[in-house]
Amino acid sequence: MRIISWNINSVRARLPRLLALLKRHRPDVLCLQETKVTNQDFPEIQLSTAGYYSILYGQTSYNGVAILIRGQAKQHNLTTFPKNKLYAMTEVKNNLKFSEVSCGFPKNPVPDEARVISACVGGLRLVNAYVINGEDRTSDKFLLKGRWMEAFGNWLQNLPQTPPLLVVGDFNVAPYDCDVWDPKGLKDRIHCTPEERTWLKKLQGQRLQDILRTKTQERVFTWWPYMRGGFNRDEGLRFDLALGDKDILNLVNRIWVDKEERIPVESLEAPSDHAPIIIDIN
DNA sequence: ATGTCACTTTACAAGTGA
Repeated sequence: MRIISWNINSVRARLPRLLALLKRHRPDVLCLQETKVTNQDFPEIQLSTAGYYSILYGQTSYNGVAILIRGQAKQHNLTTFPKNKLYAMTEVKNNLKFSEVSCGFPKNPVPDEARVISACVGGLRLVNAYVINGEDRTSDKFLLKGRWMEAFGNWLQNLPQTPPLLVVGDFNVAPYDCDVWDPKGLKDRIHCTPEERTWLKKLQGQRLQDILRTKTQERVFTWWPYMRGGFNRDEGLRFDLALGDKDILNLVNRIWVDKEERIPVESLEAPSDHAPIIIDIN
């Protein structure tokens, strides 16, 4: 089973790139962050035509997360899942079944922001998250990021042990110095501070492992700023992560970053500032 | 700090968030 996580930075601005990505990798499941669109305006029809069913938790302008599942729903109408409602097993033609869809999590300090969607699929409980950015250390948003991660982590820790848990998404925290192009220069900057790394460790608790770092100690980035020619200079960070229960680690064949997606191409619209992470699981 | 991008608004530029 192939799972991809990608901060698309607007699904409407990048639909041709999304469709090309689906064709290139044929994932079973694709988790999107920063779709920046309401459920109503999500390009559900085009994705259904491409062979994917959309589970949506959107909002206008900011945030917005989605899980796309290979296969097609029996009924082809605009499907929106209200917050915090659990769904029974849903039939998806041809392929994967999913269940227990939920949007948000309990005790979220900003419950109106669409940042977390989850579903059980392919023998896993898959959680797709877009963590608060936090702006910088002096910002109120920085403290909110800490509180949000604490509440999110408490929810994750208390989820059932089965099926095994896989949490993917944009965590907006680079866990280690080898995830930062200039660890000395950026040590007090957003994404890289010791506070954020502590919050992430706490969120992971005893159960969630940083899957890529169990496989390699190489420098790997998933995000490069649009500014200053960040991508061409390879001045990036790794803060798009896949965190998994220990039972999952042995089942992961490969985890890598599709850096190609970050390259500007004449025939396509501008890339997202994030590259997708791809996880192949037995 | 800022060599960019996408979104919104009573919209044709400027503010916001990343």
